[in-house]
Amino acid sequence: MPCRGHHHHKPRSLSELAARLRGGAKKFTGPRKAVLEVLAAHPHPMTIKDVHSETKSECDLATVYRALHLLEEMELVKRFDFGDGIARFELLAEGDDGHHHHLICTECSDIIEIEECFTESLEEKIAERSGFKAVTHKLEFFGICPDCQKR
Amino acid sequence: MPCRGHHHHKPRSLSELAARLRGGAKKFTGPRKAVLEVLAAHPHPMTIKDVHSETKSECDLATVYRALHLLEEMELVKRFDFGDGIARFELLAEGDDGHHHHLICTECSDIIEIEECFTESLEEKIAERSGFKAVTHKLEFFGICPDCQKR
DNA sequence: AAACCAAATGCAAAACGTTCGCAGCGCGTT
DNA sequence: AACGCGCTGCGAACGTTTTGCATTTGGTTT
Repeated sequence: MPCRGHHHHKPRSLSELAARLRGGAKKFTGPRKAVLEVLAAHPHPMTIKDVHSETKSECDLATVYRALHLLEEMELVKRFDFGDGIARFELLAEGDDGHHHHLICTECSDIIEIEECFTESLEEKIAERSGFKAVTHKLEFFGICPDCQKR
Repeated sequence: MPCRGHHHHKPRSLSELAARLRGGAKKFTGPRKAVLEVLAAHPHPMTIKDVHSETKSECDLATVYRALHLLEEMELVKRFDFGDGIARFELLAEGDDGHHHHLICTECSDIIEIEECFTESLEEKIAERSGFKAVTHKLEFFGICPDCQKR
């Protein structure tokens, strides 16, 4: 599988995540621990529903929403949008801004990470031509994975 | 390889759109006419709510949803997703597959169309490496427009 | 032109992901 | 151990989108 991920970044330990929260005057609670553990165990963007059920529903769904919202603000997780109206989250490694893209199978939702970002220099060009500032982008790829092609 | 902007494509007339519908065993009804007229009058992706209010609410909101869904299936309109959970639709011109991208102001939602598609050759590369087939992509740019920078 | 039928509409209700208000619980501190 | 604020769970509400169903309407046939 050509998913190489971003292993140039060191993943954060749970205790470091706890320290990060406490450093931000936030509490390291049971639900937040559960959410972080689930995210740490999954290398790909997860839906909130999946995070919730992976915690064995130890905590409320609304709490998972709030936890992920907080973690996003603290830049410990990154939100991805695959265009289906369902938010997905990935735990960020140390020093990773989370800017990367995915290749998603439209049949089975299998996800492969794409490490290159091809459009960085283009942001400058677009900013220059349009007069826009702080230009960013969202880019995701879609296709049919080898397994689904056989079916 | 940059893709051609869509203003090189001839826009469809209402009567041609009517013929297209009828050719697909679909009816050219009042609501569908209203929706098509609204879309034809706006060069940028429109939310369903906006389409609905521009028709002066002559037809039901649910009907606008159904009309746009049908038109999307018939490839007469294209759906865009700006990551805010609200679908946007653009009328396609003749021979236009609608593949292009946008630069969206995160403050005022002003939209600029980007004509080049920078990632076409990359789809091939990605398909080759991953074994995926029928690889497409979604790409949108975000930034702050000149007007909003002044505020 | 009238009748016909499937397709399309309006309306209301529901489904969906997500957010919020609030009473009470628990983490980190004193 | 006790305190206080932040956090949680629960239910209700939100906004977008979908759906069920009785009624209407477009396109076709008599």
